[in-house]
Amino acid sequence: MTPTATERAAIVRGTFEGLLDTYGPQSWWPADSWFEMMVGAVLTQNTAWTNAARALQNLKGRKVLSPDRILGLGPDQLAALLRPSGYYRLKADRVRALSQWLLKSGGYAGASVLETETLRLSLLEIKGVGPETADVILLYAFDRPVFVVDAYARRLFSRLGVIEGDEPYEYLRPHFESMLCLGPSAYNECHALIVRHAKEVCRNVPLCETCPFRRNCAHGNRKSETKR
DNA sequence: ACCCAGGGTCATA
DNA sequence: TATGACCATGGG
Repeated sequence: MTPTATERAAIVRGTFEGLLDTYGPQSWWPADSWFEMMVGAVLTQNTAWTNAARALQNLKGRKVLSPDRILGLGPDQLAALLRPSGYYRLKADRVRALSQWLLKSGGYAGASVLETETLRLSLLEIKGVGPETADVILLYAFDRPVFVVDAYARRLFSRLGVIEGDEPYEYLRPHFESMLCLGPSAYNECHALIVRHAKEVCRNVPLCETCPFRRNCAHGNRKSETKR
């Protein structure tokens, strides 16, 4: 019942192959610039993307989607623009901190020079940037080979018996990376596909054990047995 | 009237 | 190390 290490790795790889087969390449992140990508990563924290996208549109409409323009805004002004994304006062601080980080790092080009682990530690110093947000930025803004451990990955792979699900983030990331051993573009698809899948699958329904990455299989119609 | 979303910080034990 | 409170809007 409990898969061996080799079997777990095969399950993980097979799952992403299936997701790619089902949905096709996602080619993330949806953004027009590196800065928009990074701001979006903060705004979507524990928040539906549609809400984060509204806040991004507000910033674009005001043409303040750059570090210096963000810092030129008053605290209340910025918070007002971010309101649709929720936690707006909190996120105003975080977007400001991100902007200041970019300035002190010499912009995108300056940060790009750093080694991945060094860059990661630097990102984690930003107030409001935790492990997942740092990894998302590393992957989608700086094109570094990183596996992003999000809530969906925890749910899906704990459901498949690959992990428990409550392990620390810093344990799971290298754990998945050692099973996958992929490059930036492949990890790009991994996270994008798993999020895409979560949107497609009916919420409040547990992911199916045998067919976790397809909709319209038997699990989609089951009402009970939602426990565990 | 709930539940949840592409998390993170801080206080407490 | 590990919980719990808190942050807040919008859609189902």
